[in-house]
Order: sequence, then C-alpha cells, then structure tokens
Amino acid sequence: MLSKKTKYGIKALTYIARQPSKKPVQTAEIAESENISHKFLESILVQLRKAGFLGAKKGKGGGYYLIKDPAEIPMTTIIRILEGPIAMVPCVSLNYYEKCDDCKDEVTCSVHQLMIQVRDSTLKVLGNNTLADITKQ
Amino acid sequence: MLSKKTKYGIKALTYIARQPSKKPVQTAEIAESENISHKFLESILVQLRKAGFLGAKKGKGGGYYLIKDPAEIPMTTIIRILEGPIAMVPCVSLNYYEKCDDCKDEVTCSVHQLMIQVRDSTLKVLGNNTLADITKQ
DNA sequence: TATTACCCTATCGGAATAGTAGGTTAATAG
DNA sequence: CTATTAACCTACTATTCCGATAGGGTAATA
Repeated sequence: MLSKKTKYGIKALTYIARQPSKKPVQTAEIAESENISHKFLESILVQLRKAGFLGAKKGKGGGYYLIKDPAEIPMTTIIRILEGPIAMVPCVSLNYYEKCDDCKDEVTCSVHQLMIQVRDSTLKVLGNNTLADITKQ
Repeated sequence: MLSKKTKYGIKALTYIARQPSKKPVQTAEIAESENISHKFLESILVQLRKAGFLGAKKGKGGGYYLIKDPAEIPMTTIIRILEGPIAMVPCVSLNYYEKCDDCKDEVTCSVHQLMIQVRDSTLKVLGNNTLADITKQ
C-alpha cells in the first residue's frame, strides 16, 4: 500500500507541474485544492526540496517551484524518496536490500523468486512514467 | 510491502506442495524448517484452511494438506486472502475498492492513473504464476 | 486413556502512520 | 523600518497495525 505521504507528495508535484506560470505555489493553496492537511503537506514538501526536486521561496509571494524538468523525473525516483523501497520484500530491493533473517537460501525461496518478477514489472511501469507523463493525464 | 503473514503463508504452502507424499504436514515441522513462529504460523494456516486451500487432520499423524491442485491456484488468490488488496491504492483495487476521501475526480488524478498501470502489471505477473510454478523454483 | 496436534480467544509491545501544535526565520510590501 | 507573509523546524501525540505470545480446548490416533 502506498502511504498517504507518497500519495500527497505526488499529487502536490503534479499540482505544481500543472501551473501555467513558473511562479511559486503556496502550500496552503495546494493543501486546500487537494484536500491535504496543511502542516502534513509542509513536511512532505520540505523533504522533496531537500531531495532536490523543488525550490522554495520565503515571504510574500513565496512558495514552491519545480527545479528539474518534469520529463526528466521518473516516478521511480520520487517514490523511492517518499516511500522507500519499491520492492514488496526487502530481499529483492535494489536500493534498500536487506537479507531475510528467516530465509536460508534466496535462490530456492519461492517468495523471493516471485517477488523479483513483481519488482521488475513494477519498475518497468514506474520507470517509463515521468512526472510530465502523469501530469498530462 | 508484503506482510510477514503473507510471506509465511506462501512459504508454508510451498513447503506443503513440495512434499513427496500426500500425508499431512505438521505446523511444528513447517515452523522449524522455515524459521517461523509456531503459534503465528498456526493462525495463518487456519486462515488458509478456512479459505479452502488446505485441509486439516487432527491428532497424531495429523497436520495440513493441500486440497486443490497447485497448478490451479494462481498467486493472486492466495495473496488476496492473506494480504488483502493487491493494488497500491484502494481506489484502483478491483476486489477491495474504496473511494479516496480527498480525491475529487479519479479520472484527472495522476496517482490514480499511474497506479492502475502498476496494478495491471502486477496482476499479470501474479496471475500467470500458480502455486505449482513457484514450487518448482 | 494418554498423547498428539489442530483450534480458539485474548492479549500485548513496538513500530509506523498521519497528523497537530507552536514557534522561528527569511523575504516582500508598504 | 515595520508588518505581513509563508516557508522552516522541533517536538509531541493519537491511532492503528503488525507480529507475536499465552493458555487452554477439542478431536483424532495409538
């Protein structure tokens, strides 16, 4: 399951990317439009700024704006920042690998082999979709 | 992320399916072999029995045995029983649909459209793999 | 009749999620 | 220069869920 944090983060990025002008967008505006708790959204956008997706401007007329070209941001990178691993089991995660403490042998583990397939198909979808792609929809 | 419950359940089913004879397998044996908490595993197997995957025999020489042909059990059905929805967001779940309370319109929601693609690719993988398939590996 | 092994209910600690609260800092407008 | 604006930061909290544990009850076998 996708956490609300990730969901809200993607929706916020989409909202910003859909702006006709490049002027900063206020968190309050996004929060109201997307029905997200204002304070919760703030913490998410701070994280996205620190990750290099967004720039921020303080004071009146301030807000958040995109730094990178939406067409250059695959959804995998956004989700990895907000959600963490994309794989359904740590032992098949490419970026957050962790060995199962119960598993003797990954090669003969039925779950492991199956989840590799799921991971690959998911990565394919999320890798082929950029922020620009999902903004169009 | 896959819960340990689902992971253990799949491993247990695989363990039973890999038995050379059709004699019942004890929970204690599975728990020890797969490094699963015995009591926790019991509760999982009860659920799989109630769902119609397993039969149980009490008393000495008792245990659990497969009722259906492993080749006739797609992984989707097992995961849906143990984990619940396969989709990453309730609003794109086929079997456990729930409307988002924050979303105005699913059609224009970027997350919604993206997660439909993820769901479909995941369903394809899990639907094409049966218990027999992952047992072979 | 004793043993075995599934079955049932209840409980529980810990971690994570989804916020909430309250103040601080920096930029802009007047 | 000052007031306002809006991002920024820290800390706290309520709730939920997960994974597991405890302790016995029930049915089948030897």
